Amino acid sequence: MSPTPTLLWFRRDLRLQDNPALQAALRRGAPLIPLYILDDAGEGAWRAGGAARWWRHHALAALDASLRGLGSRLLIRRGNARAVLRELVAGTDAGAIYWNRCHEPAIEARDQVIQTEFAAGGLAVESFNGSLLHEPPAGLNRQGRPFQVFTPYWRACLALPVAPPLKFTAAALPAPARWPGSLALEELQLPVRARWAAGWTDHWQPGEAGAARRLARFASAAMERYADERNRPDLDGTSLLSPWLHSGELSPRQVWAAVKSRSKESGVFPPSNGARVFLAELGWREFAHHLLRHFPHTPAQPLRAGFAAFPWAADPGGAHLRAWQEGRTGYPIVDAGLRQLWQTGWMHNRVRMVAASFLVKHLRLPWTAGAAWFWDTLIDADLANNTLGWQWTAGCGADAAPFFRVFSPVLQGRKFDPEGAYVRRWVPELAGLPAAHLHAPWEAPGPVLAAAGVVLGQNYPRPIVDHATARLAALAAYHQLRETGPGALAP
DNA sequence: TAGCTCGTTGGACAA
DNA sequence: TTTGTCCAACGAGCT
Repeated sequence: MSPTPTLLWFRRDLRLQDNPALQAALRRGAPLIPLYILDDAGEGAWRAGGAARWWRHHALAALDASLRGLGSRLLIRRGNARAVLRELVAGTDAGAIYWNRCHEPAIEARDQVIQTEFAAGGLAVESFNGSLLHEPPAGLNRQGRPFQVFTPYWRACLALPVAPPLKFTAAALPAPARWPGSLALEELQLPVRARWAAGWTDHWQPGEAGAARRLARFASAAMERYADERNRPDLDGTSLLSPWLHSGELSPRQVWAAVKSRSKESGVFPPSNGARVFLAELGWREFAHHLLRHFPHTPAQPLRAGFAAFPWAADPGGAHLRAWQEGRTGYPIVDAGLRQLWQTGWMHNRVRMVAASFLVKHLRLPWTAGAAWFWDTLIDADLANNTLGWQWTAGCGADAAPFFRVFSPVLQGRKFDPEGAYVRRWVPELAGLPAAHLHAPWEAPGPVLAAAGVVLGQNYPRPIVDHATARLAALAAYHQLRETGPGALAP
């Protein structure tokens, strides 16, 4: 009797290389049914945002193409995952369900129920770690409690071995005698608003092959300069790997191995300071997932509970929020960032911090409003990273920035976009201004503005808030919060 | 255990 | 122009 088929449930692991669930399924030696289920309700309040859905669509298409090259295909379904699996198990007589774990609270809870139900029904139900270097319980301190400060957390992680990626070399995948019915990918209607995403394919190549190309390119060149150039939005200094890492066309173990392979000649690991700093960024990704796992309420609530009482500013009609979203704040580096986000689905990390700080501290709008916008517009939107980043900026999270640290958009612009190339690219109406005035056009002499064709208030806005005034108001608000009671800011 | 040090990413202001 | 100092306070983590 031939073994009953294996359902291989793809989720945030849309790849063939370094895929533990796939390897386990191959070892089982039964016909393989690769499956993707769009289960929006199962993702709770955090179903994938618009830009991330666009990416997901193209990543699924790439995965399906790879599978077809191996004599297989990707089965596509939509709806409640449990119900879909029940139906498929009944219809295919499947004897096993394998998947790689996700670490978002709603998904973990859903998967736990599924695991219990199908295991009780006699199926082999197994899940694997495919998305983190170190899954929990790694990340506990000596008291057995989760680290809440990055440096000791990462130091503890660095003492642990990292498994090498699993090589996929099969020439074909065992197919079932009869394929169950599948939706066409288009029927999932993942890429919303085609006009919005019109230019994204110029910037991105979703899919495993695009990920491998980008990783190879980064590791061979920019990584050495990463420590310095990662902060420069005008240069190609970051890895740009986040969207592939999020949907799992690339695994952190593959990234780790790529860095390690650069150490072969020198024998030193990490091979350079740039590589060390880059790996620490991978560490922040791990830390974010670690925190989300231990503090599952943090996507909506501050880790430091006292911050729930923060005196946010009123925003009648949502005018300030909208100006921020649309890149019309009058601060060029902030506007450039938000326009880059809208036009490409991505924003440089340094500019993310400046833009986020501006929303929370200059406009004093809730960090959750900014997190919601990023969630919908970032192709790399990741619940753990987004939550950590915004809470860090707002000062209400783990290892957060001190409250008095208010980024000056002008100084940040001058420091990290010194020639103004980044602002000129994304805020073309200011392109004619000399670098000396580019980051503070309201301070430019009239003739300079006129020569550049800039008419403040007409073709580029005046600052919607004054930096010095807004900074003092933010500091006052934090002081007010502190006076609401002792320990108000404690976790 | 008690005390000590430190905390990814900064900026304003005075001298 | 550059440099030093201050901006809070507290809990986590370490020794």
